[in-house]
Amino acid sequence: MAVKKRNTTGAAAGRKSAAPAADADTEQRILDAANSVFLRRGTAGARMQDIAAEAGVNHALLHYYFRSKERLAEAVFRRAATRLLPPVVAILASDLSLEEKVARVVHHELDELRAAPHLPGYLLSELNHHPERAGQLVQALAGVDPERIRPAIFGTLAKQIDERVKAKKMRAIAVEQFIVNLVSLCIFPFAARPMLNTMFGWKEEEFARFVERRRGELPSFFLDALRP
Amino acid sequence: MAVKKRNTTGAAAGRKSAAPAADADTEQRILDAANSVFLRRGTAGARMQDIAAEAGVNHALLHYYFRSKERLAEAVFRRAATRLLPPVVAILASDLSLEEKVARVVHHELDELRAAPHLPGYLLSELNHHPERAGQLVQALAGVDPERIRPAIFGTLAKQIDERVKAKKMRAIAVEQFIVNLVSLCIFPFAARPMLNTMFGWKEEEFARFVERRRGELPSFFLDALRP
DNA sequence: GTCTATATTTCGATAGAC
DNA sequence: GTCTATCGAAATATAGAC
Repeated sequence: MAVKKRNTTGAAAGRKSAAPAADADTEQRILDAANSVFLRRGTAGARMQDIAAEAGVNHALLHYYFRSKERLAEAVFRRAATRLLPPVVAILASDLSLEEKVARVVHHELDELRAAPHLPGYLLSELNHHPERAGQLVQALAGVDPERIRPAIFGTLAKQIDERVKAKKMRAIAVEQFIVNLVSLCIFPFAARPMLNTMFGWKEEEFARFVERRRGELPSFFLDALRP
Repeated sequence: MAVKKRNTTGAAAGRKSAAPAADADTEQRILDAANSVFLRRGTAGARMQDIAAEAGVNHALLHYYFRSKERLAEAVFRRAATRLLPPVVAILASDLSLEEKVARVVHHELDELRAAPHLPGYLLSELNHHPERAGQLVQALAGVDPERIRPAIFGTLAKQIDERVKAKKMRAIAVEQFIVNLVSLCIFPFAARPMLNTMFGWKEEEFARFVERRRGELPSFFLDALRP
């Protein structure tokens, strides 16, 4: 079934010049527009017409390049899923020191999120509505490094934590709790941005200042949170 | 425009017995069903038909009681918005000790969220898609205690934090960062539940154990996170 | 108040000319 | 590859009988 008109993943095979006034590659423009609209409105709330408008193309073209809304949504989700977690896992599984790992995770996440503030809200929302898609997160994770991750996380990282706990006479903590705490402190403020702006009566500028300050304070706050 | 058929907020004025086999109040059953469906599927993804089915009534009745999907969605959002943040603000603005405040917030949130795991995902999602609705959060907050909150938070709570910081020679921290950290650590794991289950290969039971352990460890983790 | 039947709208998807 | 025109399938909403 499904006479595939075109390959979604691969770009056009032999495209030369042609396209009258299409400054950028059309497929890419559509994908970018889709990314923007889906992230802002969510998959169910997004309209193909809006995506077409934002891409500056006729909405029939969306179906020409990506067969259906469903497939377009998958493409966007895949792209989004690879941006937040996999880098964190990669850093935590590396052979850096614990302090360096934490610092890098914080800085990387806060940079990424400042550039794409809707990302966490979108991801969390999609995963809540369609838990099936969580599988694609695993695939994205696997892309980091096949089967060396689990031992690196539950072995090396766990050991680093234990060592710090002993050295500083802190309270013991499980790796899972450690990771969840770290990720929570980075991501949640962005997912809850509209809520915080309301709660504290902030404008966007004040939220930005809040994040800037946070970038400096979070690593030490987090690292020192483990003592009796 | 808009011949209002019925008052959404107030229940039926003089309803006696009548309804043949309607065990519970119909309007309430609809609202409960709407709550369930909207929280699971999101506002845009929810279907009126599904809500009617779950409430065990004809879908025409949804429009009889609540004029439109939009209004029903607002009612659900209002209810949801009052469950997470206002209690936290109330606790933080009370005259308890700092330690007691933290302990109560953690326990209250984790209890509430264990009972309604979809709540954070729904709220964050809606607020990201419709930032206008954030206003209703403020109204919900105001319900806690009119205009005594801001001084209580930025005065009393700030002082408590400073005192602890001095007494234990910790690093200084702003009230806003303190609150965001606390709320992040409580709420995020639930918003990210499908993600965590995937990342760690958990089933629901293991997530529950994770939360149970967290309930015990979080207060001290958090309180001890402020030292040089 | 509750149902059946139907109207109305919106939106995804396709056919076919250029 | 891109457009115009249109189809067809939901999904929301209403009319009217009971």
